[in-house]
Parts: sequence; C-alpha cells; structure tokens
Amino acid sequence: MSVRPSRGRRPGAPDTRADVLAAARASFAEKGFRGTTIRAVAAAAGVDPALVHHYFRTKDDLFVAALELPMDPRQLFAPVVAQGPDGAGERLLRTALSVWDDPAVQPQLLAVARSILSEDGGRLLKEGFLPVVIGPVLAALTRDRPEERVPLVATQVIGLIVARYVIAVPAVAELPAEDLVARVGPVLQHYLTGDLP
Amino acid sequence: MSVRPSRGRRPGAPDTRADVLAAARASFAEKGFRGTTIRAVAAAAGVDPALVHHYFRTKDDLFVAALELPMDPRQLFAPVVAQGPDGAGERLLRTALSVWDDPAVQPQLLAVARSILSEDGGRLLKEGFLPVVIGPVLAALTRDRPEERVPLVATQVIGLIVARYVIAVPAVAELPAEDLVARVGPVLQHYLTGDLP
DNA sequence: AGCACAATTCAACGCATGATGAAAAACGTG
DNA sequence: CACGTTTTTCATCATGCGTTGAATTGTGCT
Repeated sequence: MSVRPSRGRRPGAPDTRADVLAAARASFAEKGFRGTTIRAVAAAAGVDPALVHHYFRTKDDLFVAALELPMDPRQLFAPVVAQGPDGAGERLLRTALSVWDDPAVQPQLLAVARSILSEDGGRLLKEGFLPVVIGPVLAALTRDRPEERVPLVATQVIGLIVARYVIAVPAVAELPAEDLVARVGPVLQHYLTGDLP
Repeated sequence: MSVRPSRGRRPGAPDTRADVLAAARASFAEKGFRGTTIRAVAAAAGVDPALVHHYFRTKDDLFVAALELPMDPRQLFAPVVAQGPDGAGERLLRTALSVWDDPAVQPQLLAVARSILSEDGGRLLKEGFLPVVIGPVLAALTRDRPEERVPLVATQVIGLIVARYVIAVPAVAELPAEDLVARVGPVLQHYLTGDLP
C-alpha cells in the first residue's frame, strides 16, 4: 500500500482551488472576515495554508474571490421593476427571499451582509452597494418621494434579512417564504406607494 | 518644570478606571469584541495595557463590565405595556428610539447589538436577551397570536436599529425620531393588532 | 515619620496569525 | 523519455495579541 508522499503534487486531477474557495465562502459567511483564518480555511479544505496563498495571493484577495456573485442584482430585480409599482411589495420580497434561500448564493450574500454589518472593510460595500445598486431598484418602484420611501423600505427589508439569515432567529428563519411574503409584502407596498403621514 | 516619572502612581486622584471603561465602551461599540484590542483601549485611555488587566482581569471581564446597562429594559418598557395594545406601536418605538438616541447608553447598546450580530460569543445574548426580555414585552402588547406577531414586529424593529445605528445609513440615521415614530409606528401597530393574512 | 496599600509602568512570555521562499512531486508537451 | 510547468508541502519570519510578574511611585492611616 503506497502512501502519498507528504510533499509535492497530488496524483489525479483534484480541483483543490475550488475546494479552498468553497471552504473560504463557508467560513466568511459564518464567521465574517476577521473571524476567518487562512489556516482554518486551509484545514477545512484539507490543504496546507501556503497553498491558499499560492492560489489567492492575500487574504483580502481571497475575500473578494469568495464574494463573487453568480448573478447581477440589477438583472435579478429587472422583472420586478418592469411590472411597475403595483404589487411591487410582494414581488420584491418574493424575489429577494428566493435568492437568499438559494444555498448556492447564500454564503456569498451572508459574507457581504456580515462585512457590511461589522467589519471595517465593509465601508466600501456600505457606501457602494446599498446606495448604488439597491437604492435605484427601490426608487424605481415608487411613484413619488423616493428619498423618503426608500429608507423605510430598506429598514423593513434589512430587518427581515438580518433576523432570518444573519441572526437566524428561529421564529423568523423557520417561516415559509410565502408566509413572509403575505405578511410583510403589504407593509413594503405601503412604504412604496401608501400615504406618508 | 517637573515631569511625572514614567513608573508608579500618578499624583492627584484621577479616575483612571472610569477612563478605561469609557474607552472600552466606545471601542466595543464601534469595532465589536474581536475588533477591540486591549492595547488600543489602553492607548485611548492614555494608560499602559497592564493597567487594564489590573482593573478588569481579562478581556471577557472587561466586555461584560462595559456592557452593564444603567437601566432594566423591562422597567423601561413597563409604561408602554401598562397602557395596553392601543397605540402601542408608536409608544414602543418612541421609547426604544429615545434610549437608543441617548448618548449615555448608546455605546452599551451598540456593543450588545454588534455582539449579537457578528461575534460567536453573542449566542448567549441571542438566545437569552431576545426571547427572554424583549419577547415578553412585545407579547404583552398583542391581543392574540403573539407567536406569529412578535417575530414580525421584531423584524421591523431590528431593521430600524440596524439601519439607523449599526450601519448608520445616512437617510435613516439623520431622520428625526418623531418622523420615524409617525411612519413606522403604524406598521408596528399593524403587526401587533392588525389583520394577519 | 513610618508603613501598608493602591496605582501605574516595564519587560517579557507564549501563542496565533498572515505571509514568504525554497524544495519536492506529479503532470503535460515535445 | 526529458524537460518545463504546475501543484503541493515544509520551514520560517515578523507582527500583534492577551496576559503575567516584578518594580516603582504616590496616598492614607496610625
């Protein structure tokens, strides 16, 4: 029984790079940037820490590589915007929940959310992502006074995301998506097009 | 001009312990537990790191010391609960915002929030603070089906807190508290006592 | 005045982390 | 089959962290 020598290339064609990236995504999603150590990522991928540096030069680079989304958010919300403000609350929420509930993207989204919420490096995202990509989408769903309505919508959506995915409050996390759409959707609709006192 | 010798006790009666605690509160509020280093706290207080350990034995102890609130949340919300569910949405929000906007307590609250949101150690708070102290208060403001209503209220309140104080989204953070009460209060009222689809 | 005690700093420890450079093993191409 | 390239590990470095123990200086009591 021949054992693999400790040093050098492994036999076969294992996609170690992808393993490392997956491990990094999981760790960034669960522990945030600071809480993630290169050594832990390497261990989770069954690999030497130096290999992580070989593929992704620095920890920052690994982070941005792990963040890459498989879709463009503006494109995702394009259908929602296309149908106009009527019923936008429920459509918006249904779309957002469907992508957040997709296990193929959830780690990336969670990593983004955690970095926006806590880490210093998230200032770029906080000042770039929210106003530049989310803001216009919401604004397009209002009929008037978007600068007053968008922040209100944002608070409710942010709260839902944070409670359901970041903190994972059981009472919110275990609810079927359609229940949330039915109950929170009308509130979003009210923020988008209802009377503002 | 006599200079203070580097070692030994300082002349006068400076409350260095309080300075350290204040610096710790500010740092925990802004950077969270992991992001706060004892050395940085000591530097901000103009003090040697060893002194921090002298007063608060370990970093964990310093954290719980920094967390201590000057009031009991249940007592704070007692008047809100006493007046019953009618108009509770606005009263609840007004009370919550008044304490969050109070600079004397905001650092502690932010530290709690940050630790709930991001750090691993926050699990104690997440599973103790939210269901044990906040939950009952909200439940007392409903007339029926609290187990369905409380989570909905929670999402909206959490979103408001996170947007206004943790992320500090300008459009939400700069709004006068009464504007928020007027616009979000009715939504909370709806979650508390309105029709649930 | 003397002395116990509190306050404060210095110097150092052990540890974990991000990063680097060289060496070894398998692969792919000619 | 030989040789350059890619993949992988090892050994190591410098840095920053939490923590500790001893040393020094002021305060307050008797």
